[in-house]
Amino acid sequence: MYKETVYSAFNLLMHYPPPSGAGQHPQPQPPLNKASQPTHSVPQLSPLYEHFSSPHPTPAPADINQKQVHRPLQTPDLSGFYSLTSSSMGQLPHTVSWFTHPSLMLGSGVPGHPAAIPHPAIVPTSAKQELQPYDRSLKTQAESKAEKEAKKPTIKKPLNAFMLYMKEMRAKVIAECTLKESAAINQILGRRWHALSREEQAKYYELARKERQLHMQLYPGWSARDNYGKKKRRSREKHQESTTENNLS
DNA sequence: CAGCCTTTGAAGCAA
DNA sequence: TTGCTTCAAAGGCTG
Repeated sequence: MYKETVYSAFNLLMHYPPPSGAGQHPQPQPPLNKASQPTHSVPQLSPLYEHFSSPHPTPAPADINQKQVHRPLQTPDLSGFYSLTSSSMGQLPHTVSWFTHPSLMLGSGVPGHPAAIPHPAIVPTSAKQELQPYDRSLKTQAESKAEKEAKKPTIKKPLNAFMLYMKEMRAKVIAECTLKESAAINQILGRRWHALSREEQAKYYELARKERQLHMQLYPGWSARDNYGKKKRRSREKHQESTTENNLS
């Protein structure tokens, strides 16, 4: 079932090649040395940026055999970044520009801020339940638990570069492919992400970096571990089984 | 109706 | 330091 969907999605992908600019840099992105990844506590240029400040960056020998990942690329001139993201990106149907992305909207959720409106990144853990009709007579233990959790809102992780790209391009891909299944859409987006030019990807890496910085400022004590275990997930064994199956197929 | 699927990247954590 | 795990988004699908 899923394979069929994915297969049709792949065919559609072939019909709808990546946007202009994509494919002009077919060479794989330099592998990312995990140790050189930027951290939350690096407000200045990260080592990644130093890496790409070189006109012709080459991966360190130790990187060669590592899992292939994409290294963020440095935007040559960041002075034009904001106009780029706020104008050209803002023209897209589903924009996630610095100014419009929900988790980046300033003036809310900031402690002591006059607006005193919860930050969009703060999501009640029982949002779905709150949307449903509320019947006090049917108030259950689960509901009171949900209420307690609602009072203790979850601060979501900041979106990474690919997540920002997905959010922006999803609607476009859905319109082109007339697909709705996110799994299939995400596969297409993953391929398109690989086909993006370095400059295009750099936009999103920079955007993600800015988002992490703002997230740090808004929630200084927040850690990704705060959300660990909040999602019930399949067992580890099951996950390994499926990944093994995927590798075999 | 909770969890899975599917993607990449960031971060946490155990060894 | 390395390698694995979890979670970010999204919406159809499944048990």
